[in-house]
Amino acid sequence: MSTPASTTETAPRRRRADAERNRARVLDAARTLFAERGDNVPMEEVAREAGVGIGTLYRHFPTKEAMVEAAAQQRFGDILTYYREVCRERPEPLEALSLLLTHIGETQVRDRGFCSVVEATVGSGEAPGELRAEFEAELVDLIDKGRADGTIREDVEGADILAVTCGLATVVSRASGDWHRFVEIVIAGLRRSADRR
Amino acid sequence: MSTPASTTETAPRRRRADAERNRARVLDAARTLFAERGDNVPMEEVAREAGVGIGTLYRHFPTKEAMVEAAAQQRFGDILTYYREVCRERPEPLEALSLLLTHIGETQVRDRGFCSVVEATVGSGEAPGELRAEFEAELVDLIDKGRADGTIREDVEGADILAVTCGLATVVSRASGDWHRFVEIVIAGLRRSADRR
DNA sequence: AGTGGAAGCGGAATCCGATTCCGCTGAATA
DNA sequence: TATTCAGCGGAATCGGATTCCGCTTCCACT
Repeated sequence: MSTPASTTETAPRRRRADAERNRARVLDAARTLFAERGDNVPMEEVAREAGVGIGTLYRHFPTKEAMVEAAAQQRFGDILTYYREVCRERPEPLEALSLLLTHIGETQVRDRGFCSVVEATVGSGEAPGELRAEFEAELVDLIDKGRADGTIREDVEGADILAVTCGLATVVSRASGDWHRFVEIVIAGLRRSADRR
Repeated sequence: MSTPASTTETAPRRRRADAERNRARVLDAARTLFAERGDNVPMEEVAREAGVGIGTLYRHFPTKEAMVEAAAQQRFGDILTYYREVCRERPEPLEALSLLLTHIGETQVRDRGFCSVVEATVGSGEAPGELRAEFEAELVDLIDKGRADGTIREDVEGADILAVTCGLATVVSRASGDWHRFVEIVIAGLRRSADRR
């Protein structure tokens, strides 16, 4: 038993320098291509764009899906940052949510790969990347806050907003009409109003 | 020069009886399989289930996509019928819409292929099948009626509801939480309320 | 009832993209 | 500098959609 860090940790073995560099190149190429054309870009093209062989892609990512997800991961980070800097402190939770959803929509417009990931991932019980998990936690907090102060319907849950995010991705990437309207409708629907049905 | 009807008309030539029968078998198999498992069923399996060769599938449908769409076409018909029999005469347009969306959601739960078609088709300017076109027309009417009698926000358009339908398909097929909630939120959001933001 | 020939048919062949495999290369280290 | 194994490239494999083509069967016309 000579593995000392076996408690919970994965061995922190250092990677070779060139491998690190290649991984970065691949991720770079993936971000660009997937953002533009969604996930229907052949692996071979990603490899060419990154200047590596196909085998190298699979050394760094187990499947194409994992690669698409990794490429989109940064977006969750960006959104989280935006949320913390711009939305979180707003006094009105619903307004914060509106800003957030709008920002997500804008991100989705710019990054089709991100759309794919959101559509494929949300709700299909997976281990979300760290950033996604953080994001989801913030969302839950926000909803709780809104329910607590009475501006958001009390039957809404964090998961519902994830569902909305997912639907938004579909709406955005199918470019059907104005996705801003979709956001407006949802926000209005979330507001607790006097007239219940 | 023995083709008399060459003027402008397409010859309305009758299909061979066996071809007709095979087409029906294929459509039948397609309906069953796609409804259960969405569009990720190999063509070969459809052929086997229908008891025909692969070539026959392609004699009747130009691509798999067309086949999936054809298989789902009936659903649009069913929904249209439901709408006309149950919803259209309701005095409250929003209530009619609520019933309709709920029915659509239920259809989507039962038929994953239908989900695929809705997600893939809505909004990506295609020539909708006749039934889809009719359905969309009814939807526009309903919205107009609701806007006219003041129960629906006046900035909403038929296309928005299609977008919602599309989002609903995503929500339903990803099974994230309760899709009924999604419908409720949207309906609430569509209601014209005193407090505008 | 027989026959010509086009409509249909089956399924092997082809194409395309993801994933796997494996022998070679060169970075890291003694 | 020698050793070695992490990484690499890209050919091979695999799965699934679509095409192709020679064979079969229906049916319109004798």
